[in-house]
Amino acid sequence: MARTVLDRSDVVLALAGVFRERGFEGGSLSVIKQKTGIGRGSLYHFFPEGKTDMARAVLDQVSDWFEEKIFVPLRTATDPQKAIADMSRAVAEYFISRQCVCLFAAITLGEEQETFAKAVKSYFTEWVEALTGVLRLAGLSPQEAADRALDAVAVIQGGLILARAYGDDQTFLGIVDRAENNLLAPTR
Amino acid sequence: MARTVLDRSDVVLALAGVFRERGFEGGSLSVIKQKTGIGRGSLYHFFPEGKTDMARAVLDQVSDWFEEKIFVPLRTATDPQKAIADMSRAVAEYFISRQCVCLFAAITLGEEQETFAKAVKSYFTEWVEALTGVLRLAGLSPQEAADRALDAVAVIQGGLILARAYGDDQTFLGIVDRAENNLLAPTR
DNA sequence: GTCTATAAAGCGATAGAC
DNA sequence: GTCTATCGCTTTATAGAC
Repeated sequence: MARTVLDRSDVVLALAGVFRERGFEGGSLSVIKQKTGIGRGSLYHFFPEGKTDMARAVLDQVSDWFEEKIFVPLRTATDPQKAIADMSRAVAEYFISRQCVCLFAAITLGEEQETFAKAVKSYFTEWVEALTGVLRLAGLSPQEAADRALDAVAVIQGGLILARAYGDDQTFLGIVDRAENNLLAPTR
Repeated sequence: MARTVLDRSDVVLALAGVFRERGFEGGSLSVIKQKTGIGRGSLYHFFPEGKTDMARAVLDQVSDWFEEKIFVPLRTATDPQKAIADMSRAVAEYFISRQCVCLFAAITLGEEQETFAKAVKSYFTEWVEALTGVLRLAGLSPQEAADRALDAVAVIQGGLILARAYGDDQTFLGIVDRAENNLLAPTR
């Protein structure tokens, strides 16, 4: 019989897929087993503290991805226009290829919200602050930059909800496009 | 011993509170009992089909509220500026007083998403279309009206996520305020 | 590192007394 | 209309073989 030997990041990736599809609470060990073939033994080997540990690992992996692909590029940008275009493209591609689910948003609902409150807050704070920085570099006032950054992150998150509700990625892509344009639009 | 005799809408209201706090799946019968005092007997008297029935009743009640307080006023508006101001105020008050949770958005995550896909889609469609109508009344082009309406609903939904993430209603109120201003802002 | 068997607790749902 | 007791099932978690 074929046995697959996994490493931890494979397991985390598989868990993320299940949690996106079924939610953190709906992603039970039997569903995980069924959808990924990963059994209880492996799960508790990699995550000795159980399900909370699994959720933490998944959120950490998402957080690392955004740090590297979105936040750092924004913080080190020299061309605001390009930085914002890059962010929009990367974010759109990320969520479209991941069922239009943001796991950080997902965990603000349900039982474990308090457990991950700090991680959730930093995820959104980092994003908004990095984006604010780019807008200030582009010459916007601190207040205007902060407001536009917050609105952009909000409309992206709301766009994910509407994409799931409509069952239509195109809706989300349109929202991201317009958000991109609004970020550097001339002040009225 | 005191016995409370409930009517159905009281129970639905209590259920909505629990589901907002704990999610649909986290709101188990024992949690409901513990938080509301409503026992299994009453629950299955009002909702013979069980938990799915409870979720449906809660979503129906939310839907009715929005229909009456938000969608109908938008559809019958004659003064766009006032209609949009009224909507913003009503929506802000609604969500602030309900833990910044939109149950229609919440149910797009988790196991029961397919069961309620149709209801979710109409909730958002009705909202966006009613708002689009007001914007066209205000003289915007069909495309511009539809885009702005969609963006406004999205930014409100995303604002709820950020409000929960930040643990701060003020963030949400700012987002709603700016959304209101953007809706009727002059075309650039 | 992965497996299976199993424990202990919790789940939704039902039945029947009041 | 509400209660409690209970059923059958699933859940997370553990133990021990391989």
